[in-house]
Amino acid sequence: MALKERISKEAILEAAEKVFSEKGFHDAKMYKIAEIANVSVGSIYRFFDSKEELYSNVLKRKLEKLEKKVKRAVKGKEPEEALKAYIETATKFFKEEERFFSLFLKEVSTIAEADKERFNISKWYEKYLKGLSKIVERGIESGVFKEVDPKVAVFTLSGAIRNLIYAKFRGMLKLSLEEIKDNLVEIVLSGIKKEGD
Amino acid sequence: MALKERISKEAILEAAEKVFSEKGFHDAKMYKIAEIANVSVGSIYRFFDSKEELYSNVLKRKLEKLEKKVKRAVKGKEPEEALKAYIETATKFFKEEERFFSLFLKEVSTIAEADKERFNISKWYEKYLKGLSKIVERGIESGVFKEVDPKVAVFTLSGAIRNLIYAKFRGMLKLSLEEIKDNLVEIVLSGIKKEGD
Amino acid sequence: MALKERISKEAILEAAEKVFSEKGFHDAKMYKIAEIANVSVGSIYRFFDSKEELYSNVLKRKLEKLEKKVKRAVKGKEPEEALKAYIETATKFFKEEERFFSLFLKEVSTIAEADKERFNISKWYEKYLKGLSKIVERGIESGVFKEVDPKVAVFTLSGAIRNLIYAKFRGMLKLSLEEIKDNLVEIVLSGIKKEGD
Amino acid sequence: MALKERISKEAILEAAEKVFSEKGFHDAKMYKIAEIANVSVGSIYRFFDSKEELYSNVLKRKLEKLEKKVKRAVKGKEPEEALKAYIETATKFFKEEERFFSLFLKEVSTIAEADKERFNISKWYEKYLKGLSKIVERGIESGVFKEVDPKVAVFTLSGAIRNLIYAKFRGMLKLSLEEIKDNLVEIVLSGIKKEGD
DNA sequence: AATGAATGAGGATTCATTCAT
DNA sequence: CATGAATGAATCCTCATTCAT
Repeated sequence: MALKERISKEAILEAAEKVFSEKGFHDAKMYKIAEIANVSVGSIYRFFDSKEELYSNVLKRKLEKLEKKVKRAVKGKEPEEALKAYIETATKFFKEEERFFSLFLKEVSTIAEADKERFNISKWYEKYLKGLSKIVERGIESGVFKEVDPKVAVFTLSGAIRNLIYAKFRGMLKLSLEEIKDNLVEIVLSGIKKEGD
Repeated sequence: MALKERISKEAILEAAEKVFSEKGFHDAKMYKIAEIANVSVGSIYRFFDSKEELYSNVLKRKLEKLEKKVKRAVKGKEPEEALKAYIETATKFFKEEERFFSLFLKEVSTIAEADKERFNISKWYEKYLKGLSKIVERGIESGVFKEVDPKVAVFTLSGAIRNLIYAKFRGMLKLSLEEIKDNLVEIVLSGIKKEGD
Repeated sequence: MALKERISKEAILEAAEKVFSEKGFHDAKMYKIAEIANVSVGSIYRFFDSKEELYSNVLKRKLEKLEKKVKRAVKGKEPEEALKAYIETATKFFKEEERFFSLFLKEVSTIAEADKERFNISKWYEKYLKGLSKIVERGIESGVFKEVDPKVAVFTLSGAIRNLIYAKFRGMLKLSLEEIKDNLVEIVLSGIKKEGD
Repeated sequence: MALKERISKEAILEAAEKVFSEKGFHDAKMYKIAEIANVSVGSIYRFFDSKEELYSNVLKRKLEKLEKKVKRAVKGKEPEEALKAYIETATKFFKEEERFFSLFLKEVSTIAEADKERFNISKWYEKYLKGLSKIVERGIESGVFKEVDPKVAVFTLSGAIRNLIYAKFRGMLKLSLEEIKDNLVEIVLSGIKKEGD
């Protein structure tokens, strides 16, 4: 039972990701998700209270995947290398998950303001970036980085990546992802590093 | 007559901005916009073909306002100062237009993909950033800036600003807007500038 | 003025006939009629109280045309020849006015029941058929026709013509209009005529 | 389940017939039909894709009823008697279904041209009349009827009946239905029969 | 008289959610 | 637990008509 349950839930999340990615939040139909997941509509509601909660869970699942990848990539590295690794990992992740990426861009807006708190997406984002800012803090402590605000540094990086990927997908940037990444490292990392290093 | 028309259209856009900002695209009701604009529902449709087109026009209007401000701020300045001015202006603008800001974040996702092309929001964005990248190009030519890709630099800046403001509004950043701006300048500008300058 | 008025009214009726014929009552737009008639929407309302009244007037105008043709064709003829002439004229008329014909078929149904009385289309129809039944009465009196009810005879003929034309236009009848007419004469006229004649 | 479904569908058709007959297509409201059928509005859409399809189904159902009655009445009879039986049955049917009758008159026009094909009302009509024309054909073969076109004969009859009933209901004919029927038989049947028989 | 901008009532339809089986 | 039929609230947009100019 518990296994069967987990399988169903997984199937639902899988199907939901597919449908939300293809149709966007509003045009995704619950019955279509149920159909693809091979369960009844009612069963979705055993696991998720509402369409919005389902949506939020799809999102969370993806974000946690990114988080895990970034953590692994960063682990044990010196601040500078860690930041490079973060940039590389996040960039690659968005590239790999193009379908998901449009979903991510949409997240901020589709769900009614009130529900967003409930879903704690921004809570997750805060925690995730706090982790990253630790890297910057360490860099400052060890004298490799300038005395910039670590959080600002990290929000800058995160916003830059997001925007660059967005631009790349919209065809506004002709550079390869590799080149974009290198440029970003050049700009932001050397901006953070102490001069003369 | 033409005057009266313009007044109505203006009132509709004003009302729409208010309602869209408060409720988001989906929960904004046309009859509410009409009510606030002091016109009939039918009159909205004399000026805008659909709710989506109205929404898009509200957005465009705002973006053009930002564009105008940035252009003015940047005019006649040396690349470095121009970039600082851009950061300052954009940051202040988003601060002033908090209500609009959430709207801006929503843009990317709410409007159906098909209409987005029609409304050319991303076209506008491209053009706007192309203007900014000119500044970076000039800086590179004059030897003040490093040989980074100008577009990447500008998408980085734009994304950073957007993300920082988002974080600030979400309460993830305790720093004042002034401090955020200064940190951003420190990070990105010194990242772009040639070392040793 | 009076002349100009008449010209406008005529233009409106002309335009209305065109639009109603092409679009049917519901999909015909008043502004389209005004546009084609080269007058303002308001002007239509100087001549016709409502869309329905306009519609009814278009219809009446057509029907009066038919009536005039039939009267002329029938005039001075002996009953049998008169009835033949009626059949011929009505059939030809419907053929000529194919565009109008669909309009005629629609008449009965499109206008709300309540308004139909106001338009007196059926009043007109009654009067028209009463005229035709006079022919049959005369035929009975002169001993050429059997003692059938003249009205029934005439409603039969009228319904038959309408239905045959309908069938012809729907492609349910391959015969030429001429052949259809001859068959109808054979069937109904010999059915009315006294045997042995 | 299937039973309950059939009951609901039946109730909807019943309610729709009532409302359409009373109000006409346009003034019939879906919520009213749902209310009378004791189902939710949404349930109507489980069975019928649109208001127009519902309308068309009401119509079809009625026409099939007529067809069945006529077939039964005609079965095994000699051509002349069969035609009499047809006239009698159709006339009686329209009398009985006065409420439906106005609906039938409306059919031709209310439904959008495009949908009509989909609903095959005219296809049905063609098939129905083809069946009747078989009777005439048999009569011709057996030498009882004149060599008239069977289809023309049948369209004549059908149109005559429809028009006579229409006239009767509009109060244009004072004769009883029985008398009308007898007159029609006299006119059309003797028009079809070989003289001297 | 003519205009045509403004009005605003009105209803089909969708689909997330529920709950009887 | 699972099902999926039934629910019904909720809203954009149209266009005949009006009336100030």
